[in-house]
Amino acid sequence: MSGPKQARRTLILDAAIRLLASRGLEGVTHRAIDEAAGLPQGSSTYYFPKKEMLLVEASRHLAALLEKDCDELQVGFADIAARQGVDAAVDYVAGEVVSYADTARDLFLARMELTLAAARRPELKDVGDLLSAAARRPIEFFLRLTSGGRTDMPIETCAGLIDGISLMYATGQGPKPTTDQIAAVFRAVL
Amino acid sequence: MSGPKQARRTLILDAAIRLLASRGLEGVTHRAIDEAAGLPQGSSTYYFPKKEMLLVEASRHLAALLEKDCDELQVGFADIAARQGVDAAVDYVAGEVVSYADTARDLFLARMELTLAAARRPELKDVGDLLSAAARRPIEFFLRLTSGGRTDMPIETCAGLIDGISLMYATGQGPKPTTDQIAAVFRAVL
DNA sequence: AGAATTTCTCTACATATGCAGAGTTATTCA
DNA sequence: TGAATAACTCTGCATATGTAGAGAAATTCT
Repeated sequence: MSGPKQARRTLILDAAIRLLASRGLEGVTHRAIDEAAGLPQGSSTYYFPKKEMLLVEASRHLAALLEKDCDELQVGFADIAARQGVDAAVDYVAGEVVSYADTARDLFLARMELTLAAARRPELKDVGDLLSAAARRPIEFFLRLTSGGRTDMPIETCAGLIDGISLMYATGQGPKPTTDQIAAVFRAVL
Repeated sequence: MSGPKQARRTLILDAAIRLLASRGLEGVTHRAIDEAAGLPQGSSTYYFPKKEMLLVEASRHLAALLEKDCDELQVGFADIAARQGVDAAVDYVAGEVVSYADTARDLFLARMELTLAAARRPELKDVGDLLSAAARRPIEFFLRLTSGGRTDMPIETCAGLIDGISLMYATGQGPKPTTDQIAAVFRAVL
C-alpha cells in the first residue's frame, strides 16, 4: 500500500489539510489543492473525482495523522507514569497539550473545520466521528491510568474541554495556556 | 435607528446567521441569503454590496444578539446569587449553559464558523474579537462574583472550556453535558 | 521493440458566484 | 398632483468551480 502512487495521493491529502487550516472549507478546491501540492492542474481531480471523496479521504488521512501523534503521546505518558509517577505524567500531558496547539496547529484547525462541516453534512458524519474518536483516544488512555475510570465526567466532555482551550488559543482569541492551567483542568475532572 | 429599512437589514443578517449555522461559511452567498430571508434576489447585495461587509455586519449582529442573551443571564445570575447564594447561582448558570446549546444552537455554530474564519482572514479579526468579547462577558461577571477574581485561570481559558463542551455537543460528537458536570467544571476553575 | 494498458495532463463546459449597473417602483416634498 | 429622490429589483458579465472526457506520456507485458 505504498509506492509513488501512494506518495502522490498523500501529497494531495496533505495539501488539502493545509488548505483547510489556512483557507477553511471554502478554500478547498481541486485547483487550489493542485497548486498547493505543486502538482499539475487536474491531479487532485484524477485521484478524487468527486469533492465529497476528497473531503472524506482528507478526513481519514487527518485521523491517521492524529492517531500517530496520539500513540506517541501515550507512549510518553506511560513511560513517565512508570518512572516518575502519575502526577509527573499529568504534567507531561498538560505540557504536550499546550505545545500541540503550536506544533500541530494546522492539524487542529483542519479537524475543527471538518468537525463543523460534519455536523451539517450527512456524508461527512462517519469521518467526523472518526476524527473525534482519534482525538479522544489518548484522553481515554490518560483518564484510565490516572483515575481508573472513576471519573463521572464523560470522556467526550473531557475532550471538549481540551479542544475548547486549544481553539481559543489557535484562533488567537486568548493567551497561550500554561502547563499549570491545563494540569489544573485535568486534575479537576479526575 | 429602526423602521422598515432596519427591519429588512435585520432579516438579511438573521438569514446570514442561519446559513452560517446550517451550511457554513461556504453556504453564505448573496443569493442564498436572499432566498433564506424570503426577499427578492439582489436584496442582500443592495444592503451589503461587498461580501466582506456582509460577514462583518453579520458578525456584529450576532455579537449584539449574544450580548442580549448574556445580559439576561447576568440578571438571572445576580438575582439568584442574592436570594439563594452563590452556590445556587453557579448551578443556575451551569443549567443555562447546558440549555443554551439547544436553544441557541444556530447562534453558537455561527459564532464558531466566524471565529474560525476570523483566525485566517485579517478583515474579520476585529469582529472575531468582538464575538469573543461578547461570549466572555457573562463569564467574567460570573467569575468576579464567585471567586472575586481570585482564580488564576484566565477568563479566556474559562470561555474556551465552555465553548469546547458546547461544540462537542452541538456537533453531535458527544452526549449532552449535565448541569452537574458543567457546575463541576466551574467549581474546578474557581 | 512494439503493442497494450495504465497513469496522468489538459481542455472544455455547465453552473454558481460576486458584483456592477440599468431599469423599476415606491416615497418624499413642494 | 407632479416632479425629484430614494429604495429597491432585475439582468448581465467576468470569474471560479466541479466534473467530464480527449489526448499525451509513462509503464507493463509479450
